[in-house]
This record gives sequence, structure tokens and C-alpha cells, in this order.
Amino acid sequence: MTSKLLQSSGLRCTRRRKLVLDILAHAKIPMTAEEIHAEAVKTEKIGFSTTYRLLAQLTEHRLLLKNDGCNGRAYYQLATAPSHMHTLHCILCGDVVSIDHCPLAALETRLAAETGYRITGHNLTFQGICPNCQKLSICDS
Amino acid sequence: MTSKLLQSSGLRCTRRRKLVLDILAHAKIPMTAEEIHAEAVKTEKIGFSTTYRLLAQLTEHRLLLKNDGCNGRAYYQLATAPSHMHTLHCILCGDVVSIDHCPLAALETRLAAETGYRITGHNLTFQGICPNCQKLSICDS
DNA sequence: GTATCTGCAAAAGATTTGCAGCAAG
DNA sequence: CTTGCTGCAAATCTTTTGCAGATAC
Repeated sequence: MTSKLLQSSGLRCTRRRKLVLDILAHAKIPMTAEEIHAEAVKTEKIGFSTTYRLLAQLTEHRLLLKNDGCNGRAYYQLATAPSHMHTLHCILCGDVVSIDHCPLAALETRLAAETGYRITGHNLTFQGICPNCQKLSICDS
Repeated sequence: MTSKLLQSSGLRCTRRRKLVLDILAHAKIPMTAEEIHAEAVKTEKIGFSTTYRLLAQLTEHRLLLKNDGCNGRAYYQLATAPSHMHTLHCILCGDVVSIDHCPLAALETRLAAETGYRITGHNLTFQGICPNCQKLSICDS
């Protein structure tokens, strides 16, 4: 299945490319390049730069969606899922939860009409303090 | 006016801090640290690290809002405006337009209820192709 | 005066690139 | 076999940090 995706996109079907797609197919939440690489090296000899290169190519070929997060790191997810996710990050402990529904479709249609732009994507992440850190935190400014 | 803001926040009222606030008060669109610094050096001797430090402090003290953009750069705007902006970036020419209304308030309330997180902020940027680049572009995949 | 600010240069962290060797079609 | 893929190391880009000197209050 990942092989077919690759062939239809015109990219060669290499072990590493299949592996990256496979890892993301099993992820319940968008992952950073570092996380994907850490997972990939368990199965296959693969360098950091290859991971980055694959992620960039797969994003370019619209097999992946890339989200530039709120901490200088990019998060990747499969673009083939019926609806993409966004994430909510705890600014204290770094916990991440996913938001399965994306509320921006209607807005994008309006934006396109108002600006004349063809909208190709968006970046959305939320920051907050998770229930656990709220309990631990003494100050509550 | 920028002086009062600074005093009420507990930060010392230095020439550079006033300058940064002033530049952002006159900006029609969120600016990157680099743009702010480029503007600031026209008026005042100021180093890159100071610009970054000031932006971080002012954000920390809630005088500024920071948006981590879709290209590894952060965009800053005054937090004192009645309603904050988001931006739409042309992926071909780099043009940026502002979106004056933020559609996420209702969603954040629901998110807080559903996750137990206290929501402290969000990051949102759109990518697209501007009318001009659509005309110039031959391919339209 | 003293705690806070600032400039400079050097460090850090994420990502990209050059190049020589390897592998898919 | 030829074009595209990969690892390694070095480069790049944005942002952060250490430290000695300057400035606000």
C-alpha cells in the first residue's frame, strides 16, 4: 500500500521511503523528524539527512503534511488520512495531544475569495498547560 | 504610551525597548525579528542579540504576541491591539498579507473543555499562491 | 551605587547541502 | 548501465548564551 503510493507519485520505491511512510501510517499523532528518525533506525540503517530529505520530498509530492510547530520543530503526518490533525502542546512538560478535527476549511474558502490567493495549506498549533501541570504549578497568573 | 506599557509591566524603560514597541505599533503586519532589527538599527545602535532578547522579554510579559511561522522564523505583533492578526504567505514570491480576524476563540473554549488544558495561545499561518504568481506560473498542478 | 541592560562573539539546535559511493528500474 | 538515492561531514539559518562594560532608577 505504501509502495503503490510511492509509485503513483513518481518516486522510486526504496526501503527507507516505505519505512518512513509506514512509521507515519502507524502514528496516532504527528511526529517530528527526530522522532521519525529515532523510530526508523530501529529497523534500517538510515542517516539524519536522509530522513530530512525523504520528509521534504514526500511533503513536496503531497504524500505528507508538514506543520511547523511552536518550538522550532516540524511535525509530519500522512496526507492520505481522511482529515488531518492539529496538536496542542503543554508549554511546561512538553506533552502533546491531537485535535482530530480541523476547523479551517470554511475559513480557507472565504480567504481565497477575499484575497485572490489559491490556498495550499496552513499551519496550526495550540499551546496550553495540561491538567497535570496546572495541579503542580503553584503560581497561576 | 509605550513608556507606560513598559512601566506597568515592571520592565525598565530603555530606549531600545521603547523603539521595538514603537516599530511594532506602526507595523500593519506581524514582523520577524530580522525585520524589526533592520528597522531598529536605522534609529539606534542595537545588536541582534538584544533584539532577540527584547522580543523574548516583551512576549514573556505579554506585551507582544509571537507566532512561529511556516518558514522557521517567528513573527511578532503588539498584544495590545483589540484583536490579533494572522498571516497568509505566498510560497512562491514570499509576499505576506494579513488576516485581521482570528477565528479560533470559539474553538479554544471548546478545546479547553474537552482536554482540560488551559489554552495559552496558538500559532496559525496560511500558505498559498498569490494572484500575481498564479498568473506567472505556467504549471498549475 | 546597584541591579538590570547591552554588544560582541561564540554556541546551540534544527535543517540543508556537497560529494563520493550504492541501488532501483 | 544510468539516473536517482544515501551516508557522512560540513555548512546554513535562526535563535540563545557568556561575559565584560554601560545605563536606568
